[in-house]
Amino acid sequence: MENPSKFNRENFYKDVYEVVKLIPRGRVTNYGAIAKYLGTAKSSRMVGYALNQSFHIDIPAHRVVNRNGLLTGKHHFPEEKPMQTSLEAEGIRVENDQVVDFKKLFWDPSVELSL
DNA sequence: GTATTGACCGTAG
DNA sequence: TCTACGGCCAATA
Repeated sequence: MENPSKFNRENFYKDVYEVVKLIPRGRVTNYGAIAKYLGTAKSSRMVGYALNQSFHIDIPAHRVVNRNGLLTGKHHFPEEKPMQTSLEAEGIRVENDQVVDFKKLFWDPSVELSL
């Protein structure tokens, strides 16, 4: 009852990973959407922070980009598997570290999972 | 316990 | 249209 409006940090991280893993192949989302879905839209930075720890976990973090569709976190990915390569492997076109038709490929958990 | 940083987002000039 | 600044939360030093 201490946190009625938002989840505990442990659940927060876990939920972030869950949502990221729920992202359909060939789709992408942004930090704000996930944060909003978790109820912490204002803490969208925390989503990125959680994902920073997620690179050591088995989740398609490469499907998560910023609101500009820019692969801001690609520098945090291992050089052997760049973010762009992973995205292109799923049919997502990436140009200049930016997702093409990001607006069309955008996947909002607060909407898709809310149906 | 305080200060700084961070895979961000939104608004204002 | 582009640039600059603030906010908000958590982790790390």
